[in-house]
Amino acid sequence: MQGARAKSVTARKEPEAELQADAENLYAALSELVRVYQFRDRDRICCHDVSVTQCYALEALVRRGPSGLNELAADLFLDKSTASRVVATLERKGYVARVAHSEDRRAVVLTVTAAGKRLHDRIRKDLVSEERALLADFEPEVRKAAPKLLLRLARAAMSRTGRGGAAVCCPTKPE
Amino acid sequence: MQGARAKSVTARKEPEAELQADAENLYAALSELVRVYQFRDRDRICCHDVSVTQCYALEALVRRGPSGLNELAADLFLDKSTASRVVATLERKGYVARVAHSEDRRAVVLTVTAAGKRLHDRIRKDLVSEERALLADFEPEVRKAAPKLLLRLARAAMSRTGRGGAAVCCPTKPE
DNA sequence: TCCTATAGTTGGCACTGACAACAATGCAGG
DNA sequence: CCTGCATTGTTGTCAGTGCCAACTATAGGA
Repeated sequence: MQGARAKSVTARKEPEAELQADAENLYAALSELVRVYQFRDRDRICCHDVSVTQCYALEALVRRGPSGLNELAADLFLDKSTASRVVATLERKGYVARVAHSEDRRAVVLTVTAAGKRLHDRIRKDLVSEERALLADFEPEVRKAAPKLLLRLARAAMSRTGRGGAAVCCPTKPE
Repeated sequence: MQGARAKSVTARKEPEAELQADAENLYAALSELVRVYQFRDRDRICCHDVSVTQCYALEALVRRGPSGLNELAADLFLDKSTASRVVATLERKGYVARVAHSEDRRAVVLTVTAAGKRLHDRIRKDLVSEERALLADFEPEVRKAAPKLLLRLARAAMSRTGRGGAAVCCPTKPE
């Protein structure tokens, strides 16, 4: 599966080298994309009274429905303390409500308020229309295929890095 | 461009509605992908002694060669003050050098040190091998096509949101 | 020379994100 | 019942991000 490098056959394209080249291209493209979108998000979300992280949290709560803090933190790949503070800010701004859990008195139940839902919808509409304008230049087949591919990449990455692999850090020794 | 919703013809698929659906799918997929990759980056870069932003800056300097601070800031879509501080940290850690510009005494020239280059290569190798493992499950055509598509999306987004469009904020009124 | 533009730095603020310590419960076992 | 351990969230602390605004120093033109 992973041997055969070194001398190499050189004549025909070796699948190994091909895969490596593809991986490098993918790396470059993904870096670019993520960086551009991070910026775009900062830019387009901030002016709606919430930060990017806050918006992610809001989106997650809308998507998930009422949730506990730990669930939310896991969904966002954040430490629970960070999640707690993000929620605190959203609560202060009136977009999320924290109510005590009826059975487990340790737990809280996070819900999106009406204002929160409105904000979420507004931001979503905004970003979707952005994509829409962008897609207008794309061929219909590509427009259809793009989301599938992106999701597949995201899923693959998630199952490797995310909860799946577990052991996360330092495949290469740090200095 | 944006009318015709409500009653709609229903019979044949209208291109407008199709485009809208595609845009929504793309939005969802991109959100997911960006979120997962942000997390993965936090996770895989942090253990190399630099933060994600610092790593982006290092990568940009390697890519660009010696640059001024404003150039770097623009490349990273950051305010120059932020860039200045990021560079300060990288300098403290010994990965970047700030030297005075020979002709313009206001300017600095940022260069990557040998240690910085080594760190960059190590991180890059790490992330590329991550992509590689991930790509192993993909069909060869998809592996080839993915980077092209991602880059195209990134470019499109950049030219709209980025320097191109300029006017950035609030297409929808804030609350 | 004086005025304006440009390159960077610094102060200040709010927020992010991680880790550690902690309070308040829940949930057994004895 | 009571003790010990696990779990849910919150808070303290620290480093870093990111923006705006103010500032210094220099460049460059009128």
